Amino acid sequence: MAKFKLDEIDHQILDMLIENTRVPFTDIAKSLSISAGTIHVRVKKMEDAGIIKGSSLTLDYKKLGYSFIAYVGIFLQNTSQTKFVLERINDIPFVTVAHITTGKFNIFCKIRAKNTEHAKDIIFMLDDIEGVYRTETMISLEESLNDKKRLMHSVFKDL
Amino acid sequence: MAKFKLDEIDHQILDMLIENTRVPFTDIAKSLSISAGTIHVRVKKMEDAGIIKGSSLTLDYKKLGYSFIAYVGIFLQNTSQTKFVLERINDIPFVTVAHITTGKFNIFCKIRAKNTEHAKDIIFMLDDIEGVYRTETMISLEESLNDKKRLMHSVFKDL
DNA sequence: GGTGAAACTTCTAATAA
DNA sequence: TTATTAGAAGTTTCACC
Repeated sequence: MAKFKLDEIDHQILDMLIENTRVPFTDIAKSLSISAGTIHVRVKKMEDAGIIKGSSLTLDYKKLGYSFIAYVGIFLQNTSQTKFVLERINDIPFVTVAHITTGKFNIFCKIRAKNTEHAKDIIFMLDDIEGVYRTETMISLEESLNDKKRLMHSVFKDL
Repeated sequence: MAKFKLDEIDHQILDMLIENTRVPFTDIAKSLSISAGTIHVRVKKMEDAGIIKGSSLTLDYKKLGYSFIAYVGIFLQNTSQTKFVLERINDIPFVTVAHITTGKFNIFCKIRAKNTEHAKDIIFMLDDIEGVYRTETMISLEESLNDKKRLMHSVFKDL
């Protein structure tokens, strides 16, 4: 995978868009003392290069009634079942991320649920997948960081 | 935390915005056969209620040179150190999310690094935090889901 | 609540530098 | 690569359903 070179202006454009994707290009332009047309061209270039894959809303899940987060480690009976199990996991709503991992677990995923009852249902669904030997759950008591802030302060600055 | 009631129109507006935050309100309006003004009012209401906390770009980290993802479980010498350690973790760039968890680990975090060398540096930093007894790393070989898609298909539909 | 149209702001693509 | 500009497009407000 090719590494794309961004200059300082690109970084600053990304910083502003990461903060708020609907910020007018004219605001970015003013802030960087270049024209809005240039912002447009640069953003388009980053989109075309695939650096910017898209945009999404940040929602308050607690307010939406989903305040339960847990990580579930999955042990398989046999690693050859990884792909199959992963596909089944993909079918389960509320599993928000899944990884094939080295180390203790074969598969590792994050779930977001309404409450413990709801989480139990989800975990039982995971347990019931053919090929899953057992699972191990870690309940999040508090989430303390988020990707968004990190993006600006670290990911881009030294590329 | 109050649970906010969204109707079907709100859900559909969110679905479209989650897919692409810069989709014109006029497009949403056409698609739902209501006026753009109404879209505007409803989005504003959801913003004011805090349901919509913000928006962010989805970037291709691999293209940016950050293709390494790992989860690190942290064992503390004493749980009373949780807050202190969490604060130190917050200072470490490339740790993208951290949770206080029940179960095996006291703290659980996700890191995003350039490569294994870089990841090693980050993990050593975590190990060096005062109060950290030891860490356990799970390297992601493949990330197979993402929050974004999940949001639409599951989180909202039954609220 | 929602609408539709007016007033205002922003985007975009082409041209020029 | 960047700036300018003008027409197209989108947003916001508001009087009225």
